[in-house]
Amino acid sequence: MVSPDPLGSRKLPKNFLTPWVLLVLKQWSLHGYLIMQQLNNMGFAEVDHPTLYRELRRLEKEGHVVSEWQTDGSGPAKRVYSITEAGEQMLLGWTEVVSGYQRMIAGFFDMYAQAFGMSPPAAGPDAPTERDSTTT
Amino acid sequence: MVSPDPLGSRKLPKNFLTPWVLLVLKQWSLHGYLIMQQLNNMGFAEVDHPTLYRELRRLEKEGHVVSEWQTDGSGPAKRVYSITEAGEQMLLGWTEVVSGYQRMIAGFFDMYAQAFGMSPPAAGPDAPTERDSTTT
DNA sequence: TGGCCTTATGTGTAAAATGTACATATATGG
DNA sequence: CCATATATGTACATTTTACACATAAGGCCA
Repeated sequence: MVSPDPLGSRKLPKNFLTPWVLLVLKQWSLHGYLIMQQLNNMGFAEVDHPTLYRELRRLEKEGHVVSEWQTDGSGPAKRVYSITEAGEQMLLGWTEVVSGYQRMIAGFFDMYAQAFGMSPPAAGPDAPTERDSTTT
Repeated sequence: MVSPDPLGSRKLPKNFLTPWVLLVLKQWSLHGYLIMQQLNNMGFAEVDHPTLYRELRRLEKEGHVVSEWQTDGSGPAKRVYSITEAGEQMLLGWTEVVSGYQRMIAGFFDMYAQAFGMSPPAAGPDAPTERDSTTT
């Protein structure tokens, strides 16, 4: 059994939110509170709202999204965000980056399978010291 | 055509290095310079060495790796790192986390396929505003 | 009406992580 | 002797995040 939290609160990578936010806004125009709920549905368990709201304002400052206040509904006023042309271009760029993450993760699991039971690969670095060497 | 760098130098997520470092050290005992080369082989194109060396010293401070100086070879002295039992436990925990990343990325591409050409999903947030509404 | 909860958006500030520039030392080759 | 590759490190500024706190509207209920 793995101990409950072996990572010491260093879990979520950073700069990981932006492509998901852009993708959500590619599909719907939403305000921050609903964006956060949607992100939770997509696996972001603990997005704290200041981080999300600041990210949204940064994206707007960069011109990748725009917002307008929606006051007609019930409850407090909502700032509804929509993606811009520039934001859709950015989403395309991020998609390539996320694809790179995907390849890196696939490589991780390939190496993981090798490390746990299979022979070391021939294409390792220059003559690395094998850890399971029996020549003590 | 996507512009050369639409992301504005905000590409690599943070906290992304640790599981790869642990996995490399699970397989070989290496010094930092070779670890960096191995990471480059695995798709980490731009790991700068201060970040890696700091990460290694942090892991050692945490007890997840140990190091010893190797002075017998040629060239400058090398600090060779090896993973510890605690480090292998941490690697197991990180593996679950990376698996979570993998799921999130798979969800990203699922949604990406939906956003680019297919109907919006029924399981979206509470009555979101559709972006392609024709009721202008 | 007064209090409490949910929704909804924000600020302030400290901590964490990274990137750039700089510094140091060994060996090899010209 | 100087340049280069190897190898490790420090110093500092920037970026990014996390935590605590603040504000406001509306619904519910006693």
